Amino acid sequence: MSDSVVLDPVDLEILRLLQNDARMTYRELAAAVGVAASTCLDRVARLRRGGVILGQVLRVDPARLGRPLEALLSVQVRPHRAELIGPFVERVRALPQARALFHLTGPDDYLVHVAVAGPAALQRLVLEEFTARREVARVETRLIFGRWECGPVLPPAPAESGPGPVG
Amino acid sequence: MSDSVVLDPVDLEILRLLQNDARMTYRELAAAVGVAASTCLDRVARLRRGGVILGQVLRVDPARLGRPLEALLSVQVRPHRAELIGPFVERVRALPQARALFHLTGPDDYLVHVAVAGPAALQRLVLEEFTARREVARVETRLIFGRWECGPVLPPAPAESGPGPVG
DNA sequence: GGTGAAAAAGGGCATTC
DNA sequence: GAATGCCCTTTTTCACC
Repeated sequence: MSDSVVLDPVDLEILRLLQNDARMTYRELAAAVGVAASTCLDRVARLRRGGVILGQVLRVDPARLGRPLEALLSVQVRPHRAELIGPFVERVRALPQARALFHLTGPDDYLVHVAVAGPAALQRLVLEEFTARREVARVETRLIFGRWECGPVLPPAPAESGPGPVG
Repeated sequence: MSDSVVLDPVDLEILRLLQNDARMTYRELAAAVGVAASTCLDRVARLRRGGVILGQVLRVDPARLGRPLEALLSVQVRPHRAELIGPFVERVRALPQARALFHLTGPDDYLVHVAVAGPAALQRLVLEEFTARREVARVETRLIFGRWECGPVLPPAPAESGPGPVG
């Protein structure tokens, strides 16, 4: 977890490719990037050690798991104090319906991304797990029509005018 | 891509484990789940074919890539017509700062999750890529204090009273 | 269980500061 | 001349049948 990880164009290209498909072999990676496979291995190991690569996870389709309806819940927690929001966060994270949780600035303290079986399940989730709790002052529910996870965070082209300081 | 994928507790446990760490070997997976490694292989292949498993991606730390500040932008696109929102969505997805994009019900049409280098970069992004566009009627920016991606979407325990219909 | 392939591990060579 | 990065080779492990 050294905090002085400097990234060159090769690192960026490796990250970009692996973000799209982490199952690529080092051979394929090497061919695409233009270095030796062992070099790719070294680079990836270094990025792992440096904390740039946090892990490798499975992308699963919630609809195929019986949760085709997704929504965002804006939640006000009042009073907004540490001893209340700690348990709140833990409780939300433990919900199987929860996909993501954001602590935000602004009038709504939290935004919760959930996936449920349908409208009835959504209603039940909101009523039983959120508004029923004393520290939850307000919940606003918005349905998700469509969602795009644009993983990159990286410039699509490896380096043209330079992506700026990334060390 | 058959749409009749029925999941049993073994499938759910496999998915749950691989969602936390997709680098697990089939041996480790088999030991954890309590079945043969070849069975795990078959199950995972079936889940891939069935579209339950969409892929395997790298989790990267945006802060280590020079984008330590994250925010959510609520965007109103007016008029909210298909010929305007198509290009808008494509444009947003092409931004290297964009991490996710949601199309929502409610007064705000889109929610964009972005990661930037700092407040100045955020201001520049909002002004140049959003409010400068004619179809963007309003942008509301909220900073992200903290974020938890609770990947699961699955019950934490494999099966106690039954996770309900998930086929 | 067996086979072929991929991932680690180790060492040599070049380049740089 | 010490260090770093790249590449090749070997060993080990894993995926797949």
